[in-house]
Amino acid sequence: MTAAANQSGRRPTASRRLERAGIRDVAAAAGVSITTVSDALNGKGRLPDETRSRVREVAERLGYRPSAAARTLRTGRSGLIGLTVTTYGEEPFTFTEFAYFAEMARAATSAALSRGYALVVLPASSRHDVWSNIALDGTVVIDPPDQDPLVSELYRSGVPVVSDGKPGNCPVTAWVDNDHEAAVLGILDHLSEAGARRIGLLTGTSTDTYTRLSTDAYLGWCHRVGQEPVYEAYPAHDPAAGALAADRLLARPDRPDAVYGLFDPNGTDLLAAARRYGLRVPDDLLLVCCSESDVYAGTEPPITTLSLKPRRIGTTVVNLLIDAIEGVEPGGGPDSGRLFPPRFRTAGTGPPPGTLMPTELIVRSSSERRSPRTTVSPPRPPGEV
Amino acid sequence: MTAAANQSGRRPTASRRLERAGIRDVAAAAGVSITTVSDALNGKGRLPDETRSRVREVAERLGYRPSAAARTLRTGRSGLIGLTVTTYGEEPFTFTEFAYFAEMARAATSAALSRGYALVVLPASSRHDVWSNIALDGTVVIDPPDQDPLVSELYRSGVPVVSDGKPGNCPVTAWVDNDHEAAVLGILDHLSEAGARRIGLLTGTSTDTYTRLSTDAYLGWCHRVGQEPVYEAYPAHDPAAGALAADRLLARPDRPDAVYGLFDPNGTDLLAAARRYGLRVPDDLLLVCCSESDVYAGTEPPITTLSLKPRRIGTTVVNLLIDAIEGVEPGGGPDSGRLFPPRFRTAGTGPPPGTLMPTELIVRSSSERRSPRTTVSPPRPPGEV
DNA sequence: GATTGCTGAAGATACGTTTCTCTGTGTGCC
DNA sequence: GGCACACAGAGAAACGTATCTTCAGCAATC
Repeated sequence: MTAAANQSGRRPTASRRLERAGIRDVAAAAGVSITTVSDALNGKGRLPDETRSRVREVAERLGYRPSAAARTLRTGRSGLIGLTVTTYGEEPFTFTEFAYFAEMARAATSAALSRGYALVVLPASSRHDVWSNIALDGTVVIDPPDQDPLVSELYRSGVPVVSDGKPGNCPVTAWVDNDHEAAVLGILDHLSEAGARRIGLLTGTSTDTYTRLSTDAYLGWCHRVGQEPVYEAYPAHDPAAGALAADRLLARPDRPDAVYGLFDPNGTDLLAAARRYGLRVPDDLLLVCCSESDVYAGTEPPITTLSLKPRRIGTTVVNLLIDAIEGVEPGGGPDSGRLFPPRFRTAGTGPPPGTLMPTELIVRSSSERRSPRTTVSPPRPPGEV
Repeated sequence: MTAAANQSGRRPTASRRLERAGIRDVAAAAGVSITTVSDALNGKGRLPDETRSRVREVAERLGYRPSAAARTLRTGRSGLIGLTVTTYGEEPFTFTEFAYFAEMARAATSAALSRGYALVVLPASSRHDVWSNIALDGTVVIDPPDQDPLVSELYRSGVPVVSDGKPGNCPVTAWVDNDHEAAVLGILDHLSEAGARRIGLLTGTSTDTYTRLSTDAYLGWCHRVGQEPVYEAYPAHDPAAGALAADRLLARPDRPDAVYGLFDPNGTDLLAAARRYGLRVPDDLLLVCCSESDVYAGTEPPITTLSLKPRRIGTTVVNLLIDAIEGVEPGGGPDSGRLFPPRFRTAGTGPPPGTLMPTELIVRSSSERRSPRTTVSPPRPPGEV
């Protein structure tokens, strides 16, 4: 054994045949020190270009890949971001939120990757055995319930947390949400303009922010315009309950002539209920529901939907989170770009910064009354798309 | 400074105020060694229950969370599984595969979590900077192209790789795929039974296994039953091209009276094209397409779809991968449960084990002709209603 | 001629675990 | 009384990197 082979301090075992090349092997092959290899590959230190490129060439030749685990241990950065959503059942995300979540997750994944991070999908169950097994630089939480112990612990242990959905009592680094109040008011106005006289609401029994804000906006609007509220609430995670609630709503003696459903499957359920009661849509009943699914472009009739623009939300949430991780003050103020260590931010300096994002109403025939039915639009000529 | 405080060998700095509690702190607080703490918390070693529970209680009190990075570095296991799919654009997964991918990823995530692993979604781009920054125990690859350099490198470096879709020339640990040949033959038979005389195919130009197997099955069937093949191929990643190809197919002089479309949006496109040419579905044209979307339950008429059962695939793929990671021989043979080190498996002992999974044909009105046809409607020229 | 400053790079330490090896004890057995 | 043996636990060596500190050499300055 040569002195050079031993200078690394590595145990001189002969069983290293199949192992991956480490930084030590690169150093030995290039005739430099470990420090120099690390500096050369990471673009740090003061090295002449010649040394740098030589080391890089040797590393390439040996097929050297730095150990992510070792780097994470040393630097405290894993490049991993958690994405979690409250689960009602055994699935990592709920069926009713599926389209929203899928789109949002897709955008979040893209946004993270483009900044060099990767996304890990995790269950919101507070089982530590899976969470604590993963080194996360930060976490995105979708719709955290009030006083979520998981979020609290993450935040307390210094991991930045950004939530999709305004958090109730959770301390978070930042949050992003739709302007649900404006969205509901916009829909109610839209329905009124289409001729609705009594607008009903299909809402949920849970106390999450989305349900609460939307319902409150509806009640406030009713109060202002002097309409008696007409709504049915059901546990949103139960699809069967949704169909029943839709039926109940249309079976009421004070049956509404327009309905907004807060959850994705409401449109289909309301349509089916309307059919049962012989109500024509939109002639007898105007319909809008909140959904990201394109199913409603193909129903008979097509149903107006409110899109929460999950892609925009996902992108924004991830970028806010990475800003916090990297210690960049996002605001874009005068000292934008200034670095500050996130985990040393003093707690309790007021509420966390929140961002409200607009929604989009996709108007289809279910909410457009052919008002004065003067003409029936003629069948379209073929070839027109 | 007491001797006890220094016995851990830790530098006796006073700046440890805000740091997380480490295993050393637990050991000191419990009055035992680091070894004992590790053993107590991991259920290893030989410790009396009293010691074990005392250590656990102290750890709990200090809010101790083991460092995932350190554990990964030491054990070589991260508990992380990569999930990747070929990207055609900037998105981590393609639009045409969206529903399939979303369902598959959801099932894969569930399956992984239930076995204590978490899933990381990664792009198939061979950019090392993101892949090599993450310690992966294994990877699921969806539809690897022939001789994918990414897959090759992963496999070479000892990371188990299981592919969704039979791999072309990639060395993989195992693979799972649908029985595409059986699926296509089943559809062709189904259409024949519904009265189809000339069945067309809407297929893709790419050379991936799915497209190739399906097309070959179609061609073989045509050859057997003596029908002249009628098909149009287009680049599957381009939605606009799909609509054009659907149009081309129905504009042919030898227009088919039934069509199977290999890709998700084909159903909608074919329906639109049929409408343009004044073809009634299913009376003049029988329609089936491969899709996971429930849109086709609501179209007019509802369209028969072939489901690849992505959930089943996702679950199977992940379980196979974790079996390989943990060194469990899956087959359930006589020595099932026997351990073998996966990365020492000799290469070249024949093709990797593959699993074929059945598909499901969801029959809707678009492929059910209401009555035995007595008259044959003559082909109409385009534009005529 | 001594001090300073810069360059290029090596040495050593720490990150926080897991695990292999080893050491004292009491205890049963011949 | 001596031996082996199971028990409870301690010590210390990795795992592979990043980085802080040091150091030799050399040129320029005072």
